[in-house]
Amino acid sequence: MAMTADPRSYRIGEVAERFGVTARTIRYYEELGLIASVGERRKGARRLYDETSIDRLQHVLQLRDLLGLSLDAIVALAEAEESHAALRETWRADPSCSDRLRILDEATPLVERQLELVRERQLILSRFARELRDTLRAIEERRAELEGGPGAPQ
Amino acid sequence: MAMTADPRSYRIGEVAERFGVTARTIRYYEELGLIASVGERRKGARRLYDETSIDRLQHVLQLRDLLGLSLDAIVALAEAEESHAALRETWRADPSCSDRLRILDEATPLVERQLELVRERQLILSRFARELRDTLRAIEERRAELEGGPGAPQ
DNA sequence: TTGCTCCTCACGTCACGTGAGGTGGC
DNA sequence: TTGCTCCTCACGTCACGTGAGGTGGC
Repeated sequence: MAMTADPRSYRIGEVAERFGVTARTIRYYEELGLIASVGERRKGARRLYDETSIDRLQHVLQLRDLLGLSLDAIVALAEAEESHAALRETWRADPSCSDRLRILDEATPLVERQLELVRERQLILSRFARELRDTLRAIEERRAELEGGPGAPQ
Repeated sequence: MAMTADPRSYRIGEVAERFGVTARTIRYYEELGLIASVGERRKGARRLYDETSIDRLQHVLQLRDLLGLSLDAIVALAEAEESHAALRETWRADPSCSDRLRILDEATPLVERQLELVRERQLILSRFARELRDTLRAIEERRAELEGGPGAPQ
């Protein structure tokens, strides 16, 4: 059973800096139940994060920034994944084949939906890029007109 | 002098619906000086928008949604464009050729900067898309393993 | 011991959402 | 005249920002 995960854990400040957010943001997401620090934590004790919890934060930030989802929508998505996680627990207890397939079947449409949203965004972005290039081209043409003849048409 | 612009004007509700925002949003942007309704308006009178002001709103929304700029940043960008607009006024009064070139020279880097931000976003989005496709592929592989042999490795 | 980062309230802010109460054009 | 959309306050909310005051590990 090869453990490939990095055993190092990180403090909230390190994680915040890594993703360009503040510690407040990370604590707020924990408050919403979106992410969790690793292990139990006594009141006042420091939060520690491993690669798994960091990956989770990164995904939340991607959904927020790249897809423009509200935290509410991300929570809803996470709850769908939570039933997935719950199933994964029963999987560990009793790894029967049909349950495993069910888990995979439930995970697939969630990821596919996200991919769909990404493609939509990509389309809109490329239209925006085209608009900006058109604007630049129009400016270029005007410049050429002006340099060609001072009395060029308005 | 051919007027190609659509002479029709639109009420705030029509504009809001067209872009999927609320009238409140449009009024808020006016409050910030980001957009303006056409002509003078007595207190309590209705706002009217033409294609030019609508284009401006659309651009603000693109900067907000597609590039994730804060309204503060958009205001700053607009102020840079404002000096551009001020120059355009002097252009109308005295369309000397050097001024025209100056106006075009100042507009270019602003648009180029926006295009740069769009390209950056496109890169990040395609990385995100690749991640999601990798996730889907991993799920597919697990499914194949499970369907191949029930006692497949964890 | 001294900084440093962290902690928990708790109030402030940005970008609007959401009524309350009223006016105006087809 | 009756709806309808619009108007102006003005307070609420979401997603954090920003101190205040304090604790804990290298």
